Amino acid sequence: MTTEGKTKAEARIDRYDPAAIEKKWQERWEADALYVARDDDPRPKWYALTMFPYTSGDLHIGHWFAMAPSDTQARYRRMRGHNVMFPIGFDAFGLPAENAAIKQNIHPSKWTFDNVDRMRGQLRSMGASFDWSREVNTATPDYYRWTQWWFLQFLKSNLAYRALAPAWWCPGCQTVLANEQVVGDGECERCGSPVSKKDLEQWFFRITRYADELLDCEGIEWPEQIRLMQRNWIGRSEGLDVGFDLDVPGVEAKEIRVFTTRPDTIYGVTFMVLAPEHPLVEKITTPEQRAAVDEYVRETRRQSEIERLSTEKEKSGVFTGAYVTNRFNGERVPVWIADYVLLTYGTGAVMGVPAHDERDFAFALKYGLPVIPVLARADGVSKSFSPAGTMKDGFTGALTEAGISFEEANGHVMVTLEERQAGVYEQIAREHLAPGSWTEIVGNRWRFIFEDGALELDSMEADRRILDRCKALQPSVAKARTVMEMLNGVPFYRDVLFHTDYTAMIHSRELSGTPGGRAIPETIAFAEKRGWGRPTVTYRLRDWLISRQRYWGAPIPVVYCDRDGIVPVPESELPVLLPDDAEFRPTGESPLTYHQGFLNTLCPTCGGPARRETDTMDTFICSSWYQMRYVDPKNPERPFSREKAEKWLPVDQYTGGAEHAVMHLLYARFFTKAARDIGLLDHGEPFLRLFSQGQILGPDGQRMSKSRGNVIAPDEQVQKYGADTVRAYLMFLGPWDEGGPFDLSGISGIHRWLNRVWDLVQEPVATASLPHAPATRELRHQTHRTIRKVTDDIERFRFNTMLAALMEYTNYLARARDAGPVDAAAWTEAIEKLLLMLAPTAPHLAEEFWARTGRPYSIHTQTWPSWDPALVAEETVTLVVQVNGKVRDRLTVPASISEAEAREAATASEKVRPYVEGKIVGKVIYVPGRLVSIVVS
RNA sequence: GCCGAAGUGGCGGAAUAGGCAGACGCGACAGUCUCAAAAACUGUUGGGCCGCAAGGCCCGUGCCGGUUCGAUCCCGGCCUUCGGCACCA
Repeated sequence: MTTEGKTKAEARIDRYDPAAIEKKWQERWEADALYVARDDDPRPKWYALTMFPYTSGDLHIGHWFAMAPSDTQARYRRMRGHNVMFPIGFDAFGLPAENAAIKQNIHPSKWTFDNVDRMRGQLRSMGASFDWSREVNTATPDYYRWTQWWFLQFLKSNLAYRALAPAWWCPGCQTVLANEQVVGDGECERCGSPVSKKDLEQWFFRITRYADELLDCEGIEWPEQIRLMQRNWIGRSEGLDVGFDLDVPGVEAKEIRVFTTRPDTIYGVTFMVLAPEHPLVEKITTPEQRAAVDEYVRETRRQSEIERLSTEKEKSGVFTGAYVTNRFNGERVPVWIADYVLLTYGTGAVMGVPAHDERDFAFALKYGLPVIPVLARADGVSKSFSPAGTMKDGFTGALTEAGISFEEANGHVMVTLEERQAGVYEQIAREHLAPGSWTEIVGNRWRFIFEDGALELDSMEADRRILDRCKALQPSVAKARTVMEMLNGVPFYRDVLFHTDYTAMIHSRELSGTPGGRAIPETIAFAEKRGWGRPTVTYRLRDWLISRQRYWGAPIPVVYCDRDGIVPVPESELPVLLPDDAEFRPTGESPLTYHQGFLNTLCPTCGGPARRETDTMDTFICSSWYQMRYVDPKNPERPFSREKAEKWLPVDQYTGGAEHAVMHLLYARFFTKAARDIGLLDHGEPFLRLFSQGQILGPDGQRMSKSRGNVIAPDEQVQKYGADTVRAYLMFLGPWDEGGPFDLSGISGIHRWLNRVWDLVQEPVATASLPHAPATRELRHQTHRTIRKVTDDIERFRFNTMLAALMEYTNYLARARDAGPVDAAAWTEAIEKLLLMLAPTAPHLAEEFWARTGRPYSIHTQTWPSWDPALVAEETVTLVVQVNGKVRDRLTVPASISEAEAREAATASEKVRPYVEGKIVGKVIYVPGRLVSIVVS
């Protein structure tokens, strides 16, 4: 053994030296333009795309984690006979460049392009099959000229418009802040001042025009959870848009419109809530309420939306002093403002129906607003609680006689009623009421039973009447502001006071009795017939605010002229260049607003003096169409030629981080649909297949970022182990869609494995001609089953199990070699298939061996291996025998075993017998080729 | 908080049309080689118990409950972690 080991070591041609072979092959591939996708290649096209990196500085391990598997897939597609285009570029505009500019006193352009130079080198070291001839960079005038061109097309198509929108404003720095720059409890990250939202005129893209189409993911193969996230993001709801009469002297508006998905509850409206920023708030607020309202609006402007919408936070609001009238029942209800209502959703106003909405219920209890139930309970249950002394003697006896069950504790009587018992109960209760007391039935019915009759809680007026009478009778409820507040003090009632079920309407005038299934459509029809409202679809999705008060972005190509207003810059004058000499004030205010040469221009229409728009575009716009530019990256006339777009688009396989599941992917889909409607494309979806990989985190389990100081760079590992090892290790870590904390400790395992492959391929092997030996059949079986497994896994992006299968295969080959002479032909096949299967993952190593074993350059232009099903088939299977679900034996049986034989073999098992003997055998379950399960008792 | 995911040995993970839990790798331990170390190679490695041994038994996939002959997988309820929440990209 010892001497043999030495012989092997000596026989080794040389050691695995990744640094040497990787550089050599990268240069060769580059020189041969091996990965340049040709437009005239007759093979079927395959457009593989990995999300282009943001130019943040150094490439970190997360970039490799995203790109290496994408490259493996692209290489696999190439070997499957496709003309693969796998382009790369840089997402180069954005906030960090400006932060660097201020902090390090370096121009954003220099910072960005220096980063690009470094990243390009790091990307090349990966040995990915990128087509560098198509590189794009969104911050170059060649590119952003077309980003501006898109803006002009959107403007022409009425997909771009201007409106007021809030932005974070730091009063200390006198500047707009990004969400990211607001830290702690709403403070400016730079100066610490408390910040608040300020309204600015800004540009929007009308993405909501495509809301319904974006909901439809027909024809694209995307993961279900991504589609679901997009669906929830768009948030389509059907409902009623309905007016409430407003009559405030001096206010022009005569109604306030609300959107509701629950029109069936409209008779239960007891208040209305406006978003604090609703334009009517200012107008309808009464002088007495002015101060409180103003203060509340100010406070709301300091909050983020996440804070505002938190359902955990206690609801708050302020009364405006104004009232509106519900057209359905004439009820006059107060108008409040509350931060949980957003101006951007629906009409920015909601009707408060506390009896059938949890949030409204809490709001009503807090502020003493009445609660009027207008829907029956699904279970028909009502409750009645009669405190000790409320009822005369004989009450419980009468209940028993009537067959009504009850509980009694300390003299209190608690009754839970089915619907059919309610009438009888009311009769009994009334007859037994002690002088000066009352009782009530609540839940499905809402009856307040007094000595002289019963009152129904069916209106705000009834709420007051009932409450007044109760207070007169019982001083302990004097503090209650509403009937519901009084009832809420009885723990026995807690579970029947409100519900959100879709049930029959009550207390709803002519609509009372409408069953749950028809309540919503009938209420809508009722409103529509009278001209009070109309059926409406509302989306959570909002139009895309694209204005950024920043320097490092594509300038929005419009000018403002005193005579002609908003004038688009003519296409022939694009690009509107960013001035190189902009001054970066430490305040961070957009330098464009100070740059006279940029700011002052002439109106394209009248030639008179005009001002340029100084806002730039959201960088998500740059990344919404880059996949189109790759097909024709150098076109000086158009963003891309029609011919090339039709040749290459849409992207066949897109891969990228799960953090982009909603926004980027939704914006890109919107762009493609708009491009189609403008007449630039024939298709409406940019990415046919999507795979969303997980995010690689720092060793501490947090997102890698420079500020956290947990960034792991791949360079050192690449130097130590080579790119092939780093690539394979990242793919071996776990399922690609999961991500997780990054830990380097296992990388040596991959390196050891590649070293074993190195030895396996190069060391001499004792061969013979043994075509019929069982070992030869086994060798070929292993080869072919591995091909099938690796092919399946690579198709499904299961790279971790693909690598495990390859490791098992190499372990097997080493054992087969050591076991004695192997069949020459089968061994040659094994090594050849092994190299082909390794090529997409370890491209340099595979290429090196392909050459060393005298095979023709390049392995990356070879055909992916196929498997022979006859060789894959197993000859024997393990049959599991269970007794009462516990494994008692495992039998090796021929794969062709019949059911009868399997049952026979199972019952005959020595190990099974003790568990079956003396017991009654019930059913015996047989799963073909897998198990026999015997049930005994 | 809301939306989407994930919780399995010391660690990364494998196994889901409901059917052998822990593939593959790391680490650890033991050994070979070496003056020694590194590297490399070989073996063992979920926990507990019985047995000299061959071997056998019980428990075990975040927590609680359910369905089933059988649950990591399906259902109900929790807990924790991660991603997104519209100006980070």
